[in-house]
Amino acid sequence: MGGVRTALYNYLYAKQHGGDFILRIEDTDSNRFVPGAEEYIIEALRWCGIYPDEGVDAAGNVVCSPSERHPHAPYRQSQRRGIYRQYAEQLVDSGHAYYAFDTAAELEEARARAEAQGQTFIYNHLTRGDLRNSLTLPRAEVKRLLAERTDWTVRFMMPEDRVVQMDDLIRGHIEVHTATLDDKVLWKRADELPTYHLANIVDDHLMEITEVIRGEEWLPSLPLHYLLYEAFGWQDSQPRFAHLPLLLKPVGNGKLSKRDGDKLGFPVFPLRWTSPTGETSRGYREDGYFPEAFVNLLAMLGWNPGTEQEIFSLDELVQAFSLDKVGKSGAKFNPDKAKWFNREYLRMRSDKELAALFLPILKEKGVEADPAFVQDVVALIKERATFVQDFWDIAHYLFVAPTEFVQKDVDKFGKPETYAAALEAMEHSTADTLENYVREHGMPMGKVMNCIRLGLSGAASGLAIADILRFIGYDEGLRRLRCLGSRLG
RNA sequence: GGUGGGUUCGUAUAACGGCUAGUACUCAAGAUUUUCAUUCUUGCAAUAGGAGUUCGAUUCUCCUACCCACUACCA
Repeated sequence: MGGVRTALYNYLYAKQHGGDFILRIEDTDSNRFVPGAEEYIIEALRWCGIYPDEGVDAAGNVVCSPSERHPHAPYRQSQRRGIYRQYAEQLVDSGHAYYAFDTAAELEEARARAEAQGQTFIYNHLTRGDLRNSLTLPRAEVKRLLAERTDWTVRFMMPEDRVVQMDDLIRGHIEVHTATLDDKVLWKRADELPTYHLANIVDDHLMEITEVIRGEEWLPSLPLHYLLYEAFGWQDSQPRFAHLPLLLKPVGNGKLSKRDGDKLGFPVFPLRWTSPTGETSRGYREDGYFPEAFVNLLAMLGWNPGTEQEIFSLDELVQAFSLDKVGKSGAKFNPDKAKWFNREYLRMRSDKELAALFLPILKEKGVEADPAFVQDVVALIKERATFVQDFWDIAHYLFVAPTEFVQKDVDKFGKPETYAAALEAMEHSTADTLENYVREHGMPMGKVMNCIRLGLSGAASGLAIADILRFIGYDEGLRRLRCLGSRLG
């Protein structure tokens, strides 16, 4: 959900300003590659109606060769490997970065040592002079290690004493002192890939990105990114940044996680997701949400139009969206409100559309129904439903006779004298005269009618009896009531 | 621990430094409905705490508290 919202805000911003929305796959961590994840992202965006202008075409294919429509291809960072090394080396040459030869084990040891003394190990201006890197080793040794070993990295040389002045489109001016920052790894020889920081800056520059709208978790690395633009001499074309508030779990504190969804009964994925280990997580699509409702509720999580309008189409969102109406604090997700959005969208759908969606469900239940009949049913029940899937629960007895009767209702309305009155009323009336008959013969209206409803639908609560009879026919109604009678003995 | 960010009803949010702090969801009550749901009406409910600036602070400044993120050869 969080990822989709970020993509949505980027899309809205881009479209509003006549820009392009580019989908770039940031897969620079070979250890964390998840098969199917990329296809999933593309499909999820497509379901939401978000089509990238670049990166992938409308069919979801990732374009790998530069073309007029995809001038910045390829769009997978794993396929841009060759691009990054020169930029990393450029930073070393200009004195903004250095080669580091410390092994993972050595660094771990350093961390453990520091922790034993109640301190935190940080690779920075205080420690880099004591570690194995191109700043401390003789030039010849560096040359040898570079050639012989395959596990070195390029680290950014964080300035010791500077205050980085930054501006965020949502949060305003921010200042950070560089002494509190560390020498981040920019490039890894082991897999010939950059880390996010380098890849992001280089690609945003190459792809002519003008605005970066991302999650708040990136705010702490914004100083590094500013410094990288500066080191490359790209300050003039540096994009503007906006850091979005996080999506929080509905109860308690902390980020929204899929665990919360499972526990509280709502999806946290746009589409059903099956992880490589076989775990599946439910999705909004499969739960029956309309994509328009999903997009709408996501848009309202952290942003507001400044008016009291709550229902927005994607096009309306493009018009109305504004970064300065995006809030600064984390937004707790409210599952009830999510359902409300879907209810609103369900009501906006025409009876014909809803009938078309209900028909396959009926078929699954073994019911072959006339589309016109189904459409009439939908017209009657749509106000009672949140999802199309609810239709069957609400109106199954308009299609098939009940086989079960709610025991609690049978106890309450299935007494012999009540049933006798109900049967008499049905036998001596028509759909139009039933109510009058009950009244004129002094029968207890509530009891008798509920007994009839119990016979017709299997429960004492539900649709109006007149409506049920209109759909199933009076004779069928009488038959069902007698069927209930035989059950009662 | 350090750095950064944040804090208005339970939740999402509104309010040029100025009406009785508004709206939606949830919840409760009532009306309608022979039942349930819908619908309508009404109601409950908030500026984290403390200083300061000001005629006046939800709004600006500082302090405290709490929450979150980051602190990886992850993004």
